[in-house]
Amino acid sequence: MARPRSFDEAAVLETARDRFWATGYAGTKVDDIAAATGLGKGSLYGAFGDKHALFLRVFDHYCTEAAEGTRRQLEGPDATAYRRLRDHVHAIAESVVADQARRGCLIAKSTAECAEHDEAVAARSRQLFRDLQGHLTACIAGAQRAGDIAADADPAHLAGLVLAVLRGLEALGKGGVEPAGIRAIADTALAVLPKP
Amino acid sequence: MARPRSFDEAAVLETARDRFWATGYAGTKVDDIAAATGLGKGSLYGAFGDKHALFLRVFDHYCTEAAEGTRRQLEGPDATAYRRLRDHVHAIAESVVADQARRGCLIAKSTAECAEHDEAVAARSRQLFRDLQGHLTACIAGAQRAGDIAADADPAHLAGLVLAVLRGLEALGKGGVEPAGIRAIADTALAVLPKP
DNA sequence: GCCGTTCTGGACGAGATAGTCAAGAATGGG
DNA sequence: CCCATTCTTGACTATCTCGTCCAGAACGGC
Repeated sequence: MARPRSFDEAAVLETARDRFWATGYAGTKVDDIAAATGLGKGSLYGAFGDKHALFLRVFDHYCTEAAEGTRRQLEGPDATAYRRLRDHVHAIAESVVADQARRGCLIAKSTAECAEHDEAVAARSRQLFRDLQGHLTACIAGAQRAGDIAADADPAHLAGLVLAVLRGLEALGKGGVEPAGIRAIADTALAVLPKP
Repeated sequence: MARPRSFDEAAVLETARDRFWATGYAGTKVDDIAAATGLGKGSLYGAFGDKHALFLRVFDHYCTEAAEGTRRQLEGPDATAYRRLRDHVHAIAESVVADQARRGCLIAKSTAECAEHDEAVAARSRQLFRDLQGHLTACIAGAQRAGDIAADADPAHLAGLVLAVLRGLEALGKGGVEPAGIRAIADTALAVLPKP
């Protein structure tokens, strides 16, 4: 009936994400994205609207995946909750260390650049942080029930602390702190969590 | 002998800093800075070189002031070291909370946007983080000697942890976490530091 | 005063940049 | 096989943006 799309929307969004990730919102030209995806600008505008709408689409999807990935890593039975928490912290630290190109985290980059002026970005990141802290809180509460973390500590407070450390690791990694420093911080954060 | 400058260089740098702070490197137009400072572009280029040189000048100065301010807050006799550390952490948390406009920290914004592609920015931020951790380490070591923090903990590791939390507070504040959440994280971080 | 020197203000040019548009291409139904 | 419909391509416009340049202004030494 009508001419079908010749591109895979998900692949295009991924490529666009990489461009925004590499050069930020203001620094990324629509022509860059067109060139990287191989699409003409007409197709891009037709399928996603303008630059801002495309960015929000990319950002929202990235946030959703980040929350989902964290949930999967942290969810599970109480008996292994502490182990999951520890593995998650180490996984973040290793991902920071492994990021040779220092591209950092798209969320950190986008909120730093846009949250102040772009309410849509601010709202999405707020929601994400709520979700992340929620997953951490649930996992920590599980570890408390299993007797791996002191039961008298407020799990939400500990979760906030862990979240701040994880975000801090990202920031320090971007700032050039060496692998040993990053790993030491992750280990120290786990070590100071109150034991029963 | 020659016509003197009609502007105050420090004031112009401050105004330029505010522009970069508000809209980032790529998002700030040289014409914006010219308009904000009241200078013609000829004067700007004559005095500071191009946009990138001006940005580095601003960024370097901001980093220097940040390190200097931290040093002043943390330096002092062992007897009050823990109190200084506590006050510093609270001061950062309060500054994040007080930042209604959510402009965040210029260092976080600049490293997020530029460190990946701009070696000068990366190098300056690396140095800054080294300095900050150094000041924190010295203060924590003092608190250990005074018996306010467990002596068997590695002060550099604890300093790394505190630095990560402080950077994380910035990131979370930018991301819209509410004042109560920010303050709770600061308090929790202080609470988990090992007591003798 | 006059002059050489540096600073100022803004016009200017080359190239970039977001978004539009029209001509043509691909598709399935009739 | 033709048509209506949607998609594609890339030329095009209007506006920005960086950086340069130059005519004139402000200064102190002479």
